Amino acid sequence: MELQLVNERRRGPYAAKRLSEFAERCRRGGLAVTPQRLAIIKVLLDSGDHPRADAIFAAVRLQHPHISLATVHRTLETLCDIGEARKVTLLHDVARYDGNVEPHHHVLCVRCKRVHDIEIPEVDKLLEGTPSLGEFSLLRCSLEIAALCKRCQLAEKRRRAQRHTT
Amino acid sequence: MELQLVNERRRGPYAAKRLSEFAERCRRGGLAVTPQRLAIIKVLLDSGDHPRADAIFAAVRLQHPHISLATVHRTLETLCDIGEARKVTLLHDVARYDGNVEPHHHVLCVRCKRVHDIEIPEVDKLLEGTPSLGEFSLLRCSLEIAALCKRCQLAEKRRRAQRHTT
DNA sequence: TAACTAGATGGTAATTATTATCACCTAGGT
DNA sequence: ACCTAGGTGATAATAATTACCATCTAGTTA
Repeated sequence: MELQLVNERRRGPYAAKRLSEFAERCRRGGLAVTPQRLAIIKVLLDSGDHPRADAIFAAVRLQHPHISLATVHRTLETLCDIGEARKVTLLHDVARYDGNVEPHHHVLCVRCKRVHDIEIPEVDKLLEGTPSLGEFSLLRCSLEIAALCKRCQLAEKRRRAQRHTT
Repeated sequence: MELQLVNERRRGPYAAKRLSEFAERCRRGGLAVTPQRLAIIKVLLDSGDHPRADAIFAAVRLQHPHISLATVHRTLETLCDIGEARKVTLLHDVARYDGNVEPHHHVLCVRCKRVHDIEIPEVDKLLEGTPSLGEFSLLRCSLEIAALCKRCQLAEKRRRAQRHTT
């Protein structure tokens, strides 16, 4: 089992490549390429620390003193929609609790956010023999599986059909 | 690779067992066994839906009309501290973004919440050949490894030493 | 069993992240 | 050089969580 921290040095070239393709990808996604969006993706690609919206806002402000915090929130959301960014967790909006304290994992519907427990014994064994990694002492782990539940799949289908008739 | 949803029927006996040990465990953790705490753990153990604090509040209110929402929040936090409950994700408090859209995973310090990317090729392969599970169509997955970073370990040690001298 | 006290609770105010709204602006097509 | 769908800025509104503090009580001690 190989666990290894992602090498920081690799980010430079990766960011450069992503940035060079960004305009093209925006257009493909039907999005305008605005200076604000460019500034935001640039800051995000340069960050290795999984920043929050307010940190990105602060960094972008240095170059674009007039940018609004709302724009930063909206843009980050948009970037996730077109696959140019991701959230560290999809369940960031409210605390959700689980009475089951046995090792287990979660499937969650990306739309309605329903969560279901799931067992994956292999993953539970993942940390065995790896007490630490770099500066981190590992404690436990939990896999978050993004999914679409049947109900939301149907709702989406219906919505799409609707759009075609009108 | 076995993936399987946790069977709902198993919850009954599990909840009963946990509840019967609850008072004992509270005392071991130095906590008073209050009617509010009992009511909250009971609701949580009976829930299969990973409830939010407000849902637990609503359910508990049916039996304890005077309980406060603040108590529910505090108690859930406390239950997590003594290991009687867990959060579905430790990163629920703010949205955190990641410019790296390649499949990868995250180690995070449970105290300072710093996050670092990590690669685990085995986990990336986990969903291959399992397009769906029960009512969920699986999309992607991400492992969250809870850890303690060196800085926070030291801070904790210092704090403990402090406590012994005073 | 009665009295004591550290810790728990209820009620509410404060804080903080995020979303909604809307008038104005601009990217990208014509 | 226009036109317009969509983007932005400013600010208000919403919602989750935490802070605060007076009051209460679980669990210990006499």
